[in-house]
Amino acid sequence: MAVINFNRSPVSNPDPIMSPCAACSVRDLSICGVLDETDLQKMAAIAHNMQYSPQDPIIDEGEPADFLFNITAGTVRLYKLLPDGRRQITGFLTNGDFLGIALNENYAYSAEAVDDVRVCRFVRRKLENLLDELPHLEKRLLGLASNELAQAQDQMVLLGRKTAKEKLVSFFLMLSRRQKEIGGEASPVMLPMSRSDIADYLGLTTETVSRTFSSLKRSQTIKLEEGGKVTLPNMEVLETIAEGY
Amino acid sequence: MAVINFNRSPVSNPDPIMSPCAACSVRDLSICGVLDETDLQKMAAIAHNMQYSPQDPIIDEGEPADFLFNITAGTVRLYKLLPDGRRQITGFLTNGDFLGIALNENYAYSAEAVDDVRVCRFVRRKLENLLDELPHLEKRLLGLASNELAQAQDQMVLLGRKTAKEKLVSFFLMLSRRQKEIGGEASPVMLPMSRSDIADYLGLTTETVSRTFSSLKRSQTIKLEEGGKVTLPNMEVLETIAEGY
DNA sequence: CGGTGCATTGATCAGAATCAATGATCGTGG
DNA sequence: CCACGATCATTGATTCTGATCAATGCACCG
Repeated sequence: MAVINFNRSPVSNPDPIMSPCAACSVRDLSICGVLDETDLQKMAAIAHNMQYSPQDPIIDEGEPADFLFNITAGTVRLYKLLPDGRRQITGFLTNGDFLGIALNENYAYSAEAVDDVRVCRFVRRKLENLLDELPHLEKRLLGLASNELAQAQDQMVLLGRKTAKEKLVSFFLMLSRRQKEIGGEASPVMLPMSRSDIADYLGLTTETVSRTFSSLKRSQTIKLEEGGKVTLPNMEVLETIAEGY
Repeated sequence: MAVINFNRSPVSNPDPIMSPCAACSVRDLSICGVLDETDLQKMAAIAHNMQYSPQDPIIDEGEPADFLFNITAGTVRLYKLLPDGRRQITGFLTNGDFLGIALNENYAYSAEAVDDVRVCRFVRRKLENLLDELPHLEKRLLGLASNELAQAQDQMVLLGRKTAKEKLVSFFLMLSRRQKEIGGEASPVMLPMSRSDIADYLGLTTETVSRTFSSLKRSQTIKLEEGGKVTLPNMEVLETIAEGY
């Protein structure tokens, strides 16, 4: 990476030469995984690296959807607000995730950095043009959208039909799976987001999240480590709880 | 891209079973709307018309995803079950809707006919082959997936953060919008599905749905007509309620 | 240190679930 | 054609999970 300023943000890197996609650490995780060297060049040509500090807005619901993003580091929360301030977090994105599949004229949701975030930003119009050239890429996007839809349905089951305990355990398992996918361990699980983020993701309040947390600790179902990490001692038990048996 | 234009078109077709795609009443609503005569032929070659009676299963979660469907008449419910029988309905599909965008090896959810349903069924493998030939079609699918994702996010807000009253009013508005899209009136809204279906879609119980229904009737917010139709006398008021102002 | 923001814990409340009964609708067969 | 049973919808009484209101604890930071 080129010189990076960690204090001021967002910071744009207008020079893609300095961050060649070929060496990108999340390339295989991301939509770029299907591209060969030539196509990568084309992607690189329309990409900008950017950074965000915790709580920085990345996109705003309702604004023209001019940019799309590949998350290369950190965690992003997607959310929608009701007029009175009630918030629903619809997902957390991490390494390799693509932000902006729902390509309408305007963004359908907002996104903020949870911790220090790096992204690869594309001008939407340019990426769309590239799609016509690279059918692989379009197929990949369709695959991603398909996965996201499946996830969204699981989340609907969680929100509509699971208890607080089931919700929280499902959440840990989701994080654990995701962590494995990006090449980490299944446990312990990192929790970069606040209790209030977790609550708004699970359709609960912070108090209920906190209480359920404590109750799971008491019953040894989970273990809270230094730095807010959570150890999952027995995946089978957790799976059973999450599915509500 | 991808703001899908649902053209108005008549929805009654005397005999879809015998009809070639060219005369298909939901063609413009469906993925087939982007195809010219030649391409339609190719679609027709891999399509089968089928019908289902109320409560008939159409696909089963976990089964190999061998078929994809275009709904040409009637209403379909998509749902997922927890092991103890709790059910979450993740969506209702009607004329022109495409069933099976989430293209994994196995179906991620089940689908049943709510009323009398007709579909155009495709062998998945064949449709996938056709996709490589018809880039228009692939784009259209991506657009559909994009729309579905946006809808799914709205549904998460509903399930996670709205009250029973807000949920029910949002549901009526969704049906009303959908009815307009397929060429009908905004009101009255048809309710082919049972209270229990509505409950499982909104993350409520039948009793709560019924009570909320009654309360909305009492306050003149809605009016219940013959045949279970619901008249929406004032859209602005309903929108306000649905968004929780 | 003291302040600020986040997390935890406690007490109470409320909205929706559950348990239970009654009412309406519809299809079937006598 | 009506009576019966079955299914679904409505309404009522009560319970309970999670929300709300409130206080305290804890960690980080100037």
